Amino acid sequence: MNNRDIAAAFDEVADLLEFQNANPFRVRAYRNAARRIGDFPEPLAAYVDDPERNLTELDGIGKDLAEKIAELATTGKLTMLEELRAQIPSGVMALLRIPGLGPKKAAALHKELGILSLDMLRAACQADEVQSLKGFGAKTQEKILAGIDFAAHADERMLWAEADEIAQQLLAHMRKLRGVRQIEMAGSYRRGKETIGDLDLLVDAKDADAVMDHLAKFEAGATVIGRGETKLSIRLARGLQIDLRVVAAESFGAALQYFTGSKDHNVILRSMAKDRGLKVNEYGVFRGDKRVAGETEESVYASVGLPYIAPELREDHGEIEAAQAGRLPDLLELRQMRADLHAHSTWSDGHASIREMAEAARAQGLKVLAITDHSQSLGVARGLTPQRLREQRKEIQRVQRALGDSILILQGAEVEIRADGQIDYEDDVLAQLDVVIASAHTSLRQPREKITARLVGAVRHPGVHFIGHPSGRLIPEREPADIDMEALFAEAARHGVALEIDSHPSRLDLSDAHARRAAEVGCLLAVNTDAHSPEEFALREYGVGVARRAWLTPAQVITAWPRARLVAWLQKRKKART
DNA sequence: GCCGTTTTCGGCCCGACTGTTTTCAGTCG
Repeated sequence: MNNRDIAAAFDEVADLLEFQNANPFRVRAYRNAARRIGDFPEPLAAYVDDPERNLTELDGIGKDLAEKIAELATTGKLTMLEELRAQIPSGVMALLRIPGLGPKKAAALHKELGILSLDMLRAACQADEVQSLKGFGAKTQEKILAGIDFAAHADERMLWAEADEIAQQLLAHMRKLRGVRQIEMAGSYRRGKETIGDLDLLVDAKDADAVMDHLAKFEAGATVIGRGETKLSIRLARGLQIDLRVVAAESFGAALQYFTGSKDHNVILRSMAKDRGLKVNEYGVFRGDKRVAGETEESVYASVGLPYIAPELREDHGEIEAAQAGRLPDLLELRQMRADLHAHSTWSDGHASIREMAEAARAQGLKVLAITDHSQSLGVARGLTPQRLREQRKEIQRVQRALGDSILILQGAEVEIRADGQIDYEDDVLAQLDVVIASAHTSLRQPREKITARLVGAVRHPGVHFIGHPSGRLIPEREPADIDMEALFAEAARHGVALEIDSHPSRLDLSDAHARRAAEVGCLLAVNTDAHSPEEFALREYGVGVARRAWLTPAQVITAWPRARLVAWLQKRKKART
């Protein structure tokens, strides 16, 4: 049983306990543990087997949870979870997805009316049975009925890039209003998470009503979910919820810190403040009734003795400890990116010529571009034969002469790691290339051992520079291939082969957790776009976001290296090949 | 269920909003 399975089991325990109205702190202990386990870089099963180590060394894992982890890791089952499942029908848990229905109300519906599913609940609402329950009324029944269809897809999250599009429109809309002094997006969007559940918007303005009225006009099909004196929630027609808070200037930093989260990060921050006799809320930092900080986020962190912590790090993944120790990483920034080593042209499945791609890359401020079209066996992408590869080289040289020294254009290839593990070009063909990406696009459903062996074999192949989309998830709806990432990282670190962070936001390829782990064991990383058109170079922003969440510094990301250093690195690996 | 120079019990972040209440519980973030 892997970490993800163990985490899922604990999350389910938390859901079920919550439903049973258990001690909320006990529920939180399970949730905390689930999150920690899910993020934990090493397989916990190995921890269980190691007599030298004890699971209780991990933060938030005590005697009880350690035993349950051991049970899951060794037997694949958890007795407690099975008992809980037996007590609560699974359909009842679906009720919790209805907005406004929490464990208490869901339990009442189950207990008083025998509701076992969303369908039964719909019928009960239509028969006016719900509004007669104690604690329920006509309005609640109405809201439940409206929320049932929504519940079916309530846990769907939007990709960051899709949310970004809406966020930019939203900011533009709000900035048109006079009297808006400061405006920022907060929440998971600001933290740059892979997926976004809703958008949080923070505005500094005097007239809160005017701001709320203006947001309500953002989209014709939007519905108002709730409105108070300083807070408005709306839901767009396409399902996305937007939460607005209006605050005063002296509270803006505190509110921004608070609404950026994450929740777990804030819980720690607030408890640290409490230890110092301070209270932190969205209005500021207070000692007694006296406000001591809050205008800026920096002032909030400073009040508890911490340096500013970048939003991407605020996940309770050790950033507080690192900040205390003065060891926060010097995070990669978009403006530091100098190269893109993975781009396609019309020579294979790209949509633009080499010259168009090079000019677009240059316009984005890049100093190095590698044209890496597909290799011969990938017929669907019109992969290049060695002969066409030679012709392409001449074309690249022509474009290079035309563009001069402003950008260095390298010839590379995205070479297929075939189903049998063979690399798709002979060594003498590889030797002609400046950059070699090895990627697997086919037979991604192979058994774990086999597909891992393919990738590890590519890492060992002399002269491969990096592995393209290493987790094997090319299509967002698909699960990533079942790859032993630990083994892949270890081998990549040993051979000095880099791993690619694909900036294409629809791919969710190398997760931030994986990227961080890879860097921890000494792998180099490359933030690339895999651009098929000039516009896609702009997607680097997303890849840089992944790198930031992975705590990566410019030194660990080869595409942020100065041109001379990058070229030297590429040549060194090329030499290793011959 | 975890944690501890406030350590074996009693804490565990904090506030807005809603709907159903007659002063507050439940939900949400």
